[in-house]
Amino acid sequence: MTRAEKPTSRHRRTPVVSPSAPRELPTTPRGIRTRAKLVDAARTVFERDGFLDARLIDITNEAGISAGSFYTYFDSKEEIFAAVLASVEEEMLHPHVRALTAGDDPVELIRAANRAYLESYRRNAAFMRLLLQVSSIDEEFAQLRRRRGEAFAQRNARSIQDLQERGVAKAKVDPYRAASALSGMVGRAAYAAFIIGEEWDFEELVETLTQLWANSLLISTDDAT
Amino acid sequence: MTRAEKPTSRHRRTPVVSPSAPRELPTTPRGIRTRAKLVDAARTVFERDGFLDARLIDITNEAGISAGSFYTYFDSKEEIFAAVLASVEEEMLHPHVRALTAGDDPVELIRAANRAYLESYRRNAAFMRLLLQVSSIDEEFAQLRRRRGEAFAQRNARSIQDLQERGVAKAKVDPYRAASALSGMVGRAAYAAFIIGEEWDFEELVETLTQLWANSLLISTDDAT
Amino acid sequence: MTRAEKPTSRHRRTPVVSPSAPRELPTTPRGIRTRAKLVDAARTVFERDGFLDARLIDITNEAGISAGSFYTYFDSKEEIFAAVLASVEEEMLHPHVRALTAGDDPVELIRAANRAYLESYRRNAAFMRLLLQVSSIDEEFAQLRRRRGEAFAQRNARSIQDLQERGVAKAKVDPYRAASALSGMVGRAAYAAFIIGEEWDFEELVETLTQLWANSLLISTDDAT
Amino acid sequence: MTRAEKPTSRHRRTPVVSPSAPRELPTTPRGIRTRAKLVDAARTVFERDGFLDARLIDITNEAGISAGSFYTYFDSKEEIFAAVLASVEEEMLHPHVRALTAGDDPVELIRAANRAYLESYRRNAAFMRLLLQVSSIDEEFAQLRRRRGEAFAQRNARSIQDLQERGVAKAKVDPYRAASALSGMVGRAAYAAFIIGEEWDFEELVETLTQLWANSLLISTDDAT
DNA sequence: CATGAATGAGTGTTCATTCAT
DNA sequence: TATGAATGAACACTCATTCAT
Repeated sequence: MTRAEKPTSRHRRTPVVSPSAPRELPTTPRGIRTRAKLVDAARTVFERDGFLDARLIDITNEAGISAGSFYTYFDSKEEIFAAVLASVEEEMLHPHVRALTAGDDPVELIRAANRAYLESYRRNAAFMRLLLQVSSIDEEFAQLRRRRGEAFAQRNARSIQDLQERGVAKAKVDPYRAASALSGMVGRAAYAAFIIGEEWDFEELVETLTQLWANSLLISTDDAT
Repeated sequence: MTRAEKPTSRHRRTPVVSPSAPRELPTTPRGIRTRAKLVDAARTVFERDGFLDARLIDITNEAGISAGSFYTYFDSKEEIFAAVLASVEEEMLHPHVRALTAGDDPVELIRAANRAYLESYRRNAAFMRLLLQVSSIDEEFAQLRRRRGEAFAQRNARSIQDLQERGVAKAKVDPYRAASALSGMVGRAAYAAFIIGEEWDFEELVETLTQLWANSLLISTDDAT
Repeated sequence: MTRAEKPTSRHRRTPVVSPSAPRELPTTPRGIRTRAKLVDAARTVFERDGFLDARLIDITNEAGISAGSFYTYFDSKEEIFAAVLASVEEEMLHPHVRALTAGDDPVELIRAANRAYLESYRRNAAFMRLLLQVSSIDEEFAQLRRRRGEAFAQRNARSIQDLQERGVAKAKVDPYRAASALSGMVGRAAYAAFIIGEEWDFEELVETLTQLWANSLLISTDDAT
Repeated sequence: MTRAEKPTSRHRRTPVVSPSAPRELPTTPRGIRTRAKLVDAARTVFERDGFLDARLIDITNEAGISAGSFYTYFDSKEEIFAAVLASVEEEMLHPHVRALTAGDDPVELIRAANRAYLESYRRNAAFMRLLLQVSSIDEEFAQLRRRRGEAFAQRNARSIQDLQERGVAKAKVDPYRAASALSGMVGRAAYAAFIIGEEWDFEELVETLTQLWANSLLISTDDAT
């Protein structure tokens, strides 16, 4: 069911930043089912209307349950958004961590990582836009995003350090700093391509980012120029 | 003179993505003064409270005028935000376009550009955070941001193409694509450093980005590694 | 950036029923001119937008004068409406009181009176609608309308009485009561035809009303059936 | 319950001339009860204060419910007025269509019809004044009124035609036109007597209108003069 | 007399949240 | 657990009216 008119004014109540005590999950099968319906509905509505324009009643309608029942499972819009976030993360991580086929070719490794990231971003573009919006609105989620970005950069930093130590990457940059900047480059490019709508051919996007990434670390390969 | 529009329907309306016909500026000295007070106050309040939490009455209080007077100059929060944006742009562009002192050294040019960008971002971090928030909320401002980003990338693209043609940059990347990605890298890094609060030493930030940028284009310099 | 149309709401002030002390007219030529411009503009705007939707600023804009100047001449919307009413009455009465050409034929007299009334109504339909609206809103004008109707009925009553005394009208009705009812019939028919938009051929309207009027008084004429 | 203070100004929203899709009625007993309370309260307040001066909060106070609950049942003042109108119509039509006792006497039939109409009007004078006001303000209700008037005239037209065909009414007028005009006469007289406050004895009103009506159709009766 | 910026009282409307059933 | 009617705080917005220039 689509809403007839979107409200224009975005009033927002500063969330009473409770230290997010995650509420215990329901135990009865019926309760589990209802909660799941709510989370699914919330994702649908959030992605369609944005966090601000989504009303709780839209979510309960979409879920096919009554308005009051919402509070049996969640205390606020923020809380159900966190639940959506958790469920999306499972989905984003689980099935697509296919073994990167590359052997030892470092550029191929970078390419595979970039492609995996970009594919995942593209697949979940609606949610990524939403996450961005919520992060710009809610400090709690912004911090979450920051921590996640740091963890990601940490992983990439190890990879870069490894290439440097093996003499494959000759650039004398701090591996953590470089990882942070390059990861940001890829993230921003994904944002530009899949959310802002800049025109990019997907393969060209992968190649450009991979080449810039490899070059910036001065990885010597015959074909990398 | 006929009344412009006959209201035909009620309820709140989705904001029109109209060709934003900016309302004519006031002509009398008093009007000019009041409008300026409003724009200043709006920037203060927006930066302090965020776009969403800012109430018009906060703005008019800050400006020291009555609530109703707001509508003499603006029709909505979005409209006064646009005015703030315009005034910030003047401020951001005008006084800081210092002649880049670098001579011919391409790396030095890149460094100077990055430094100028980052300094401006840091100086206006509160506003940049605000702009980001508004862009994630209001499609119109998102488009504005996109167009601006493209213009910026366009400029950088010409610079890259020049370096490629002169044989200074050896990377065989599409100059527009590379410019877009690298500009995004710098922008995202600024966001991480000045808004998200990632810990960066300013000079290290400039150096890291400059080096990655130069390397990625395979600009040969003795010290660029 | 501009919001779509806002619902227009109007204020209506319960008129502080001052016994309409008519303010003295301006004396300077300039003042006389300005006042006249205002009255003209008010009629235009009132007829176009209705009394309620007409804003004082619409009237002053239409007149090409500033908002504040309104109060040099009038104290309220009601007061300027009264001025419009007065000016319309002059116009309605003056030029069209053509000598009724009929000789002694009573039916012809009735027909001429009805035709004159209906023509005047048709010519001023927009204003009549307005007057009706204002009467339904403002008790003071409703009373005005009542008094005027009674005066009109009084005149017709004398005419009916005359016909009865001369034996031309045989109906034994109270002349004042009959005049009131029959005048009402003509007024209501004019309303239906020229305001509500019932389809009537003008001549047929005149004839129908005249015949019903004459018959109802049992005026014997050869052709009146 | 009386309002403590007369507000000085009110808001009015230009109504949507929409195909008035009536919102579905509540299903639960509680909902039905609350809606009925609102409609009753609205009638009370509208008749007391007029449509324009009635504030939604006056209605909800009168109904003894909270301001927000209004919107569970209606979207606007116009919409609840339509509901009041519907409920009044039921009341006006249902219980008072007493079998007209007259036998064959055509004048007696006309008298009975007029009396029924006038009694109903007098009984609901407050509401009729209100309906008139709303019609002069809201085009949608004006159209409604027009359609209703035409239906009424249609019925009377058949009656007149019947009298003409039977040779009882000798006037050679178009039955529909005559019905329209004569119905208007009665309606206007009711307005004058019960709303404007013209002094009429009720029986005299019935008799005058009946006699004029009968005469105008040239219905021959011994006592009709 | 004219100007037009400034004022501020006043109400409709939304929607998260509660609670009786 | 589920329901959905009821609540009420909160804010934007209008425009008649004033008044300093």
